[in-house]
Amino acid sequence: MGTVSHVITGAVPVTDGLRSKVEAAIRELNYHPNHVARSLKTSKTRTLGIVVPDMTIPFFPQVISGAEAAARERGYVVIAVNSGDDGERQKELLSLLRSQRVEGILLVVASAPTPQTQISRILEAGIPIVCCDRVPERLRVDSVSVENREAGRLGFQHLLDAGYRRIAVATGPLALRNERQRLLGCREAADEAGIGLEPDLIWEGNLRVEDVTALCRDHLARPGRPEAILSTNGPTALGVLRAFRAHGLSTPRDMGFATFDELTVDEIFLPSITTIVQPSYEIGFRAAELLLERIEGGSAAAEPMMVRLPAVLKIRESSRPPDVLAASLKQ
Amino acid sequence: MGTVSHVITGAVPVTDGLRSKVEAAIRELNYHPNHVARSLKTSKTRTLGIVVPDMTIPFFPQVISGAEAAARERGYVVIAVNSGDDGERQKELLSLLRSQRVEGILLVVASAPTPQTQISRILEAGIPIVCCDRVPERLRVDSVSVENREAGRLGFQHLLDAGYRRIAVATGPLALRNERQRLLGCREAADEAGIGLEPDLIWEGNLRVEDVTALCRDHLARPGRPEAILSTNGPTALGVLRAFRAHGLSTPRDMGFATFDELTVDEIFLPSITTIVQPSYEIGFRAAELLLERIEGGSAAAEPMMVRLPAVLKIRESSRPPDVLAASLKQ
DNA sequence: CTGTTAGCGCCTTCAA
DNA sequence: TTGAAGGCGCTAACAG
Repeated sequence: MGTVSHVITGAVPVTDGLRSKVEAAIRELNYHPNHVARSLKTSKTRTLGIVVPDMTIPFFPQVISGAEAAARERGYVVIAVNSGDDGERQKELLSLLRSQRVEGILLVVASAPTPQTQISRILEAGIPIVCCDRVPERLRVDSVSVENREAGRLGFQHLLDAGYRRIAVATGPLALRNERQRLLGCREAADEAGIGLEPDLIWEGNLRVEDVTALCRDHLARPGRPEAILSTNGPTALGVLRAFRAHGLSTPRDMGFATFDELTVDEIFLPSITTIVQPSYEIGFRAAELLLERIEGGSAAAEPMMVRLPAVLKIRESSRPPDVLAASLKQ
Repeated sequence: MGTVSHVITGAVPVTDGLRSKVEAAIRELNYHPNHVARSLKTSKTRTLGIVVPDMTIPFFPQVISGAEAAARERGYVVIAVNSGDDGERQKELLSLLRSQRVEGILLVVASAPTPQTQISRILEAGIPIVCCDRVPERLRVDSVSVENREAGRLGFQHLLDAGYRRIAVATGPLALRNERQRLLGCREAADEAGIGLEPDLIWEGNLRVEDVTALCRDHLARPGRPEAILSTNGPTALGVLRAFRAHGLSTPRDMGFATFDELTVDEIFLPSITTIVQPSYEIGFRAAELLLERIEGGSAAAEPMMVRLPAVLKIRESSRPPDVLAASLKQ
């Protein structure tokens, strides 16, 4: 009966009497409209896909939550999947999402370089993509991320201002543009301060806490320890802190420290940790909004939007100026 | 052409020549089979839904990851959604998932009591549900969770063994059976030790870190501070630790401490925190396996399965025996 | 082994 | 304002 459809979609007026009769029947029969059939007919699934490398890294659930909120406002659902930061798996998932007929995709690319065609083919098929957080190189695609270079500079400058001079940067894989940009910001700040950034103060790791721990233990065992360390992401921060622990070092007593990304416990950590906070929720929110605009506005055209949000520096104890520290120790 | 279908599904044999021709065409046209149409025809979506209260609580992404892994092994996808721990929203989401024709649902119920009918109606409609982590009362439904009472007892007993006597339990909302069970375990251990668990040592909070912080600050400001605190979940632990900080207390120097759930930083936290670790990934994995069994085995019948996994105690510094501590201070 | 065909449940004309 | 009918893309059953 077409009338039922009219009642449900509300697109065509129906008499009150009939409507309430239909509604009663719906409750009675415990009826749930079949979105599958509807989608087949309308070719609208009102579903967005989001692919993230690893949902157990706290940054990503926040992005997802933001995207979910924006999607919900417009009646869309988000389906979240993990690529495990693996290029092959990512390819499968994108294909899967296409098959599921999601109307748009939020993508945090895997660390392994994503072939351009993988993304551009989807775009050509008319499915909009917005890249979040990690923006692939040399590809005209909408993106939302933090202002990475500025954020790197902000963090490094803060350590400089606190009085540290020999500052190491513990970074994630430099295959990621994000990480390179952050490092670039650090370098700029270092150059401006006239101290430069020596190669042996750039500690490049991956995103596995264990590996980073080992890496930093090595570095810390060598002569010429830095006075402070800036970590450019959350997992790396955990690695650095574990390495501190392994060496019996504590921050800021023995070494200054600051990091990108909240560790969920920064405030209670003793001493609390200075953090460059990315607006993760908002990245997801804005990205989904942009995606929905592309979907509903049908504006696949135009220039790609490149939204860049500022990071915020939360100064806590781990970056306390070393001289202040020394003074307070003397007391 | 039906033959294309044969090639894709592999259900009907096709000559090699034809097959490769079809495959070539698929690549050529950048063709992606429409799962929506397939689902409509077969009434199989190969999709599971999972509803969690809040994906930004680290416990849940781990459960989701486990479920995803199990699902993937059998060619299913998981779509994850947040209820915000809100009963109304949960109802909407369940309805949504039904409309999406997921083949089964993993559910972590919201704190507000979930009406039995909400769940039983779905079951009656032939859509299996497995409850994870939080098991609703008085409802015959499959469930996978940790052995809560045992885990509570384990933690409390550990603090007793360490030599603490006056031990407070900081719990989540006792409306959750989980929390009651954990508390019950604590009480049993306390009773066996002949000290009982006084009402003023039961600090019932909610799952919002800020609120718990305030609650614990209050309690800690009163006379008769406990010698140790056991927290029964992750967010609560953060609240307790913040309250410690607010009072300038440190653990275990001033007070012993142990908690359910890893805080992602337990090992690096100084001092490191004794934790009752739930097998979160495995909870998700086992739950999805069970769900898939129900789906594929069609065994909606039979008794509900109640899988209970053991928690593991990771003893770290925050629960160091007070006398050992005192001794080491004297040195 | 291959090609044809009839729906899956819904929404959208279109005619009544 | 209401009801009837066609077809979305696919698969399963069947005929060739």
